[in-house]
Amino acid sequence: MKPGETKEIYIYNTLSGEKEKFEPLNPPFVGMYVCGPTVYNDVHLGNCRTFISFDVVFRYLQHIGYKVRYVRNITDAGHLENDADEGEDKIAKKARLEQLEPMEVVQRYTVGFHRIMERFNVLPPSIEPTATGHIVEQIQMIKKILDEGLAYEVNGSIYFDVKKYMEKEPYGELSGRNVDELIAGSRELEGQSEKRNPLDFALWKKASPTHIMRWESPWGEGFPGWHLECSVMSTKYLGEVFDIHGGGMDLKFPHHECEIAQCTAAHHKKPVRYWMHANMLTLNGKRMSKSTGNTLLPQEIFSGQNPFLSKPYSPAVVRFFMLQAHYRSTLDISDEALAAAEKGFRRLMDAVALLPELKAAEKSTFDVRAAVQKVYDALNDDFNTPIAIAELFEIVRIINLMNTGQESLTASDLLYLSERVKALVHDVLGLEDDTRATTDTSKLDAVIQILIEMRQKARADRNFALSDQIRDQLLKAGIQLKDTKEGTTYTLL
RNA sequence: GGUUCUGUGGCCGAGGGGCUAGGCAGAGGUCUGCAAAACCUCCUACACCGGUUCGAAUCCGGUCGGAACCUCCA
Repeated sequence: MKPGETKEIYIYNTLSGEKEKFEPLNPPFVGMYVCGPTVYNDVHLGNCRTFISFDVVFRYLQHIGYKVRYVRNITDAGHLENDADEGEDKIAKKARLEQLEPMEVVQRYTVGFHRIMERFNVLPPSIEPTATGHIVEQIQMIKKILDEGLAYEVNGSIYFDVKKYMEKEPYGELSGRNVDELIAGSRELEGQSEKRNPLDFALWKKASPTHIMRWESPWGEGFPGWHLECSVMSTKYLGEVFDIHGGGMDLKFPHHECEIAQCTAAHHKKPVRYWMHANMLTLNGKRMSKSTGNTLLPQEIFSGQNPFLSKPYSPAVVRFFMLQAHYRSTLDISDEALAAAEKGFRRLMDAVALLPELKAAEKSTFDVRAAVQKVYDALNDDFNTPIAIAELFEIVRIINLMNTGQESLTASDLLYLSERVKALVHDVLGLEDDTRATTDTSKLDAVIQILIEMRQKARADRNFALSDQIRDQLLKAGIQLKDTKEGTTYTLL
């Protein structure tokens, strides 16, 4: 990569509430951790948006020359049913309901998750660790926090002592919470809780006799708490301090706040330099919720099998649609919005496909470098994909004008434009045209050429009934003819 | 109820004190035998009510929607 186009990157850091210049701890290396899915259910479309957003971050950082280690975990244990930490392990519950082994549930939904990610063209992370694979490390971290005197044991469970922690460190910085207000706002748990303080959270939970997922620990059989795995796995693979931590907005509090507390308690260092949070996805202006039926699964979009959709939309179209909004804004998905995105996506893809067809000229009639630079400027500004795409559409217009001979480029400018546009569209935005037939079309091509020639002859003979019949019937078969000055071309719809 | 964010043209969305993206849809035009595609032109908006300012969609306050989290509940 020759990042001549790139200057500095600015990232909105949730911690400061401002865009900050990105300076990795150990350039050219970048450590990035993103909270992955809990695999007790199908991936939620909102999760997909988060992972697509961070996929672009991952891709762009690599594109401009960083060596990124991207860690995204799989939560396959430990998430409890409610924040009172009194609930049943979600995975264990699902297993009981479906009469499956917990790991069977985990396996099923992990595979499903990977399949969906692949369809969205989300790159696999560098490391995808699981919570159950790091029980030993989690126990070690709990010991450390106990040694620091910042956790306490009650009946075989360990809780983090937020009040004690706050004597030395702030808690609530990331989410902007005022702890006194939180305490005032939280209801006493009527003596049900083992916690000394409602804000305390579990590091380790004693397993009830019926609890299936359980591990040996110094405090008896149990399972790790809600927030611990991310602290443990980010530390193990990225170090005690690393560059970027991402996740959905909904994880800001308490999950990420707890992560900071755990790491700081154990290592005396703030773990993360840049916190990034992706915003939520709404459906038809309302939050998605199973209970109200306002939901949409990825596979339902791909198949069109959902009452909110008039037709199926390809994964690339959905990805493109999501990238047309900034990751920090809420995004509303609807059939109408997807249909509009699909048209725009095709326009972009058609222009990219046109690039190899363009002919170089004596001189350039516009500034390619400036046009490309604008795309980079947008991405450098907190990964602003909607502006990047808007600038790409300016380039699309120019490509189309070149195609009709109204603009021209020298061979070197054309090569530059071609390389950059392809890199930005395919490598950075991760957009591949999956809306057209991609199988081998060489034979089909020959057949269509015959039909095009026959139609040309009919047109020359002014037999328009025949020429239109050929065109219209091809269109019905999903083949669209386009008459240009240079001759007739076609696209497979 | 509390904390935080948010409300942009027919739709989706950037931007964020004066220069006012982009996509889709719509209208007109060029091209075409007619279409399609492409290109050109047009439609020029910032929830509401006050305030600050020479000037506000952009800042401040209030009202009303929406969202996230806390709480509650499953």
